[in-house]
Amino acid sequence: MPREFYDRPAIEVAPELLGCVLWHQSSDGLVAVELTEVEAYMGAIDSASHSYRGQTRRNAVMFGPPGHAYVYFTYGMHFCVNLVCQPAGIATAVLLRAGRIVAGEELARSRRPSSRRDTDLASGPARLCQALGIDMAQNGVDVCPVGSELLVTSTTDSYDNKICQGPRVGISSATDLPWRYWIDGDPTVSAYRAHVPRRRKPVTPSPR
DNA sequence: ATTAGGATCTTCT
DNA sequence: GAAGATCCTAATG
Repeated sequence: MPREFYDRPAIEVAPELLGCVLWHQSSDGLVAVELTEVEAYMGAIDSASHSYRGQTRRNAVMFGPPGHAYVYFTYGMHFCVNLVCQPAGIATAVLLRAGRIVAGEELARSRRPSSRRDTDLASGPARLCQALGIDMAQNGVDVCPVGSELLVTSTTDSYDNKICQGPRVGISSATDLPWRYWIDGDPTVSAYRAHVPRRRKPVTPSPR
């Protein structure tokens, strides 16, 4: 991750990450995406952040130094990846929500057989991890050094004119904060969905 | 095109 | 014990 992003709040870093490239070199091969959609999570001042209620085993990486990947497992089957922004103890991070494949498209497709179109390969935080082969093995990886299996590089493209912002997806609190950023009109940006609490399985009425 | 439900398990209350 | 920074499929308009 480019040095100019270090030690700055996630809401500043997030829009600047658009257009940057995330690379993952695994034993299967290399896949890379250009980031098209991200969300900032602001730690102690953000009730939607995993770090809002303090450090736990799951979010420990968020409380560590910037430039490291915070990966979490959710819904019993999916992984999502964040980039830690601020110094140890200030747990803000950027969730990587979508990207456009720029390398290893064939491998990405083989990892995502259910994907119908090329633009769906990494259009969503869990899809992005699937396409790149990211799982808990990458939790805590430093994404700065050249040669790291997980790497973020800056871009020469300027999207300054095309950056939009709005509410974040899938959260149930702090829904008014416009901390989701995306590239206007990009087909790989995931569809916005407001949070819908999962309905409990109906309890069968006891016989009487 | 849109919606509803299921999958599946870790995490925190 | 309940909800979750999600995705997929099947059913319906």
